[in-house]
Amino acid sequence: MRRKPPVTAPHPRPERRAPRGRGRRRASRSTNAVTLADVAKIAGVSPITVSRVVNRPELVHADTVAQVQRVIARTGYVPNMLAGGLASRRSRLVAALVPTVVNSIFVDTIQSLTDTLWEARYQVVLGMTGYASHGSREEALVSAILSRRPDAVFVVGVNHSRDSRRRLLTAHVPVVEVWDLTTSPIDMVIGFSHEQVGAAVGDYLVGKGYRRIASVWADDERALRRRKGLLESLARHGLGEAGASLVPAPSTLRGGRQAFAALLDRGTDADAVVCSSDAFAHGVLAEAQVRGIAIPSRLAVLGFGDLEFAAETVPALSSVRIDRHGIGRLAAEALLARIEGKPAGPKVVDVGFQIIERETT
Amino acid sequence: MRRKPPVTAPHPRPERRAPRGRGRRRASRSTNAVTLADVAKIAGVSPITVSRVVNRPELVHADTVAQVQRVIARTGYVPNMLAGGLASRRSRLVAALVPTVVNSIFVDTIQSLTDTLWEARYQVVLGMTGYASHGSREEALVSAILSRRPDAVFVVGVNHSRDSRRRLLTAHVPVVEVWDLTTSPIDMVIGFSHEQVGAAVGDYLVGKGYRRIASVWADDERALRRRKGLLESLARHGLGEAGASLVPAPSTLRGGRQAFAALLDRGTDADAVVCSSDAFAHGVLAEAQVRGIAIPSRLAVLGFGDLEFAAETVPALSSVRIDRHGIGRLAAEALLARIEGKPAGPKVVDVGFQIIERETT
DNA sequence: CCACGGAATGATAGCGTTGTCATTCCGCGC
DNA sequence: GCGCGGAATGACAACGCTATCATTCCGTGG
Repeated sequence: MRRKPPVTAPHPRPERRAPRGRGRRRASRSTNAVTLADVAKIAGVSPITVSRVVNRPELVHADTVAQVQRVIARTGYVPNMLAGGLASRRSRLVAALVPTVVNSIFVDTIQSLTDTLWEARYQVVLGMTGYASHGSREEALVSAILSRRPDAVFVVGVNHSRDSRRRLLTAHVPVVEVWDLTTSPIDMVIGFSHEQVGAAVGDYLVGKGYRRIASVWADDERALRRRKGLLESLARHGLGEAGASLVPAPSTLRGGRQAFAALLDRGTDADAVVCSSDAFAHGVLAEAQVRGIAIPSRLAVLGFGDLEFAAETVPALSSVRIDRHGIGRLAAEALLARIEGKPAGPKVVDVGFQIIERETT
Repeated sequence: MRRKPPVTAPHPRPERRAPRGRGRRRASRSTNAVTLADVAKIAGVSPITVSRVVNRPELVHADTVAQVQRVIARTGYVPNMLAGGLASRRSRLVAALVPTVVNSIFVDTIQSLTDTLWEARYQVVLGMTGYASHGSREEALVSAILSRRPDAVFVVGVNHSRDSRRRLLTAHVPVVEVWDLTTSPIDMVIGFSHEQVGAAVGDYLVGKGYRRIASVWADDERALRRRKGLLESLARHGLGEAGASLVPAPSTLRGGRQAFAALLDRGTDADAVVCSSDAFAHGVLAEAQVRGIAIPSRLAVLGFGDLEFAAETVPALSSVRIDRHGIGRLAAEALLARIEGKPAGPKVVDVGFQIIERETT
């Protein structure tokens, strides 16, 4: 049972604190780190002036700037952004939530995001949510990351738990969802339609004369939507899927190779294999090579992502190109604009995609 | 004459104005976010009790905990770690500095680091320094990251600029350098000897009967030290390098393929190619396949890193295995121990390496 | 000469949390 | 009955910085 809180006579708060002279009973919590106040004292200016020299030097007289910077260099002062962020309500931190960075199609996007934000003096905290199929820790991560008070949030995908979505909404922070599209973004979305990719791939392969189309997919939600688009396209052409093999995300060469082997061992008669990633497709090429399956004459292979290596496999892999760097840059720019309170751009940006035909189709 | 009438509202104003009564001349800086004090008021306890419920619930009566947590859930309170970190001098942040995450051998290490730290309620801020050859921004990053007051720093490599090293030293923060060895770490080092790897690779290939050994290397400092070890080994066996091709980091399949093509076009007579990464080796395999060079009968290929795909290439790639996950986990554990002030473990940990023989050698 | 305005700088009061005692309550042993 | 110790809770003052005025100092035009 709950104890009664002791009622102590609250003494009225003094209007003004007595001169700070010495703490009566508290040990100082101070550390040995150089603070802005130290710099100010040495330079013979007020703390606020040092703050201005660091953050907005154009407001301070050039001589003062030089003088203060000399002291900063000499003392090795490093600003404390925890304190600065607390006071200014600007953490200069952007949170990025991605499923994974291992073997990942997202790293280029993150790289561009980071680079663009770095120019604007922002840093990125990366959160890896894991794939939903493995028990996503997205909710816990969203909480953890919001407690850092990021000035903006970047998140892969548009399907978040009710709770995550609510938290992001109530945080009153610019949010950009990427690598997908939706008509009802939390805030902004920059991506492309996975269904359209699937459909375009289906139309493309059927157009090239392939009729028995199998697939190798990761059990990732976006990948499965591409497959859905593919199946619908095939259906429109009066075709069905000539076998499929599902692999746990993330995508690896090994996974693709094993999945394709399984497909073959089940006796598939496919004349084309569509993969949910270039890594899978690369695995298919490897297994085909081992088994002496001629590509593309006996079997066409199509990847997704158009990663750097796609052009250099043997034979060169056809794939679906996504502007991965563009997504990162656009996301950074959109977030920065929102942070600065600039007029809002479009809520939804479709960056599209492009089928790159090489030697495997 | 810079008289400018405000055409647009210059600043977004506070959402709500607290009826704080005695505001003599200052506008309130309050926001609409729920604070610990709000929770305390609603729950009828003191702020410090709420703090304890969040951070050390074992100190608080179970009923009080339940009561406060109910209020937290209802109000959607999210702790402000900027404030918490400022007050407690614990940011619960670990900085990780890596050259890159693109096509990178480091991602598994980072993944393990992040996972292990996550368990202990720490988060990782990632800084990408770029490779030295591209004009490393390590110094700027070190400053930027230290201003976040991380509780620990993880950094790839042991050769830092004088300035970076000094800053890290004076920050009085646990530091672990990884992926390399040195006898004079900033604080701790967990890695392996690149020279030894090179030497072991040389001995291994010579032992297998190869005599004309060429190489494909990234112009990364650690890679070049492996090469140095290789050359020394060859010299001990009375051999020289049968050609080399240097490629800009980071390692990609394309880079390896082109480098090997260049080597061939220069008319190399190598019977083995040592690569500074599996990605390069994969590229060599691709080019060899195109040119009909039988592997390993006419040419042996050896990678480095033993990435996931190495076992699945055709033919399966021989490589040098590094315990990438182990380095990340060990680093996290060492840093956590140091943060908690536990007795210091060894300053230098050599995780070693292992040559994995597959089909290409 | 003087009000006026802009440039430069400063004083004050927080920002939201936690470290450091301090206090209250209660059970227990003598 | 009383002192003691531990459990539970609280008051207060930082932590290091910046937002928000306020002030000082000049040069200028009327």
